Amino acid sequence: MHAEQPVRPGRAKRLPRAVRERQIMDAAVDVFSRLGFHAASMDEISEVAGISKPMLYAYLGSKEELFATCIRREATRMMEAIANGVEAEEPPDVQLWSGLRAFFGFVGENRASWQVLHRQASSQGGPFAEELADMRGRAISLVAALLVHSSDFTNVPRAGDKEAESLAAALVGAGESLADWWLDNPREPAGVVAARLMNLVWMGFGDLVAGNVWHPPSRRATAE
Amino acid sequence: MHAEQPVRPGRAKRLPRAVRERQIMDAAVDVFSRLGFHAASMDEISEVAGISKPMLYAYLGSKEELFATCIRREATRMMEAIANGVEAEEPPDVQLWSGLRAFFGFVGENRASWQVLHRQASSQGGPFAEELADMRGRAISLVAALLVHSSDFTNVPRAGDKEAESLAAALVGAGESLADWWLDNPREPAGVVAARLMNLVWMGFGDLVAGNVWHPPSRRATAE
DNA sequence: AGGTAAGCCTACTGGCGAGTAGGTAAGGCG
DNA sequence: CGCCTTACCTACTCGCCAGTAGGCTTACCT
Repeated sequence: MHAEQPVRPGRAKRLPRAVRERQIMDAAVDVFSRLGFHAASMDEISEVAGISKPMLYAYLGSKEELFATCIRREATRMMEAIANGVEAEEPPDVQLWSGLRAFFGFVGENRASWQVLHRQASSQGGPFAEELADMRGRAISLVAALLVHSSDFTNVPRAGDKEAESLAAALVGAGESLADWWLDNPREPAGVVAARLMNLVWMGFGDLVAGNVWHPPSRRATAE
Repeated sequence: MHAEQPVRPGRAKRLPRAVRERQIMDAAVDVFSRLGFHAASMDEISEVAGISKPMLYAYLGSKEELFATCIRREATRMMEAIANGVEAEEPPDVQLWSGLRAFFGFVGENRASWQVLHRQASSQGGPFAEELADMRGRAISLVAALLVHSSDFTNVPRAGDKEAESLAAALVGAGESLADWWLDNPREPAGVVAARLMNLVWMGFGDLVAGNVWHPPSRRATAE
């Protein structure tokens, strides 16, 4: 026995700052997502990260700063993932479809990120709610813009700003809620869940009950 | 000067237990909704309730028990409000419409309750999430049953259980999210917000973009 | 009136966890 | 090969808050 366990209780290997910061962030997202902001302790985060507490403070500042940084990072990753999935040239329904697929794809592959973003951040009264509400607001605005743009294509009288924004809020909420539901029922692939929401918000129950469904126009994206 | 301030810093007026319990619950819902579970302190709750801390423990047990009791009470109130608004005889769209109106009506008049239910409970890892998830699950099941029932009316192949449940989850989430949005933009009456969601989920964006809207069938309910 | 029980209080403890002081090793560079 | 900077640690302090011990007071009942 060489006593060669990779987990040294004593001292951690020496690493450049940037790498350590990444590790810490990953650990923080993990712990925050499992326990929530308050229940998570800096001690546990440092342990998961494989370093000691003072390093946290040296590198990422206070607990609140750390949490806010986590939110910013994960939210940015998600927004980018969605933006990359959507092309502005497409017609409205296809844009919506692409966005939904990108969204559920991201959530499926980044559950911890999603937990931090959605469940934790929105419920803490601190400066995080602000941070998160900001991101969420941007998402809503984006969807709202898409809606307004869509109605410009057609003969609709006008889609008021507030009206579009509230519809976008409803849509974003539906996505969030369905994502949560999906995490509790992870049997189905992302594409199926996305298609379901697409049908709900594009066709509506009225059509669904009547047996009409929406299909993606081309044959280039079906399931995960 | 009679030193006759109604707020006695010393001793509270003697009251029967049932009444005090109500006061305490009201105070607890208020404080929890403003600060969240962790940030809320038993000291503050007792202060708002106008009594001293040991009374809390004597009457409502630990902090967790108190919170769970709050959730149960408020969730029950809301479920009843909605159930009272819906009649099983009506066609599906009218049932949905009545439910939405009742829901937004409740939220508008019970903001604190809503905050406790939605924002706080869902994010704490304790036994509350369970409590709340239970209520939420019942709401989702209810909507899902309505959906399945609706599709039975028609020629639809079949609405799978999981399918209906996921759609219901999306709908409930849309309602929650729109309610949150409404609290931040409280200009509009409940009926308008409810009608907007009704149009989204019944008609779908596809129809809305094309200018088709849904109207309540009779003239007996329009705005708050 | 006097007893008694229910309602109420002040004033503590005990633990947990954020944040820090001050010291040790390891890689780089002359 | 020694020196210094940077990475890293152990071992504390300190405040906050859930929960409690033990005593006072007011209403009702006989």
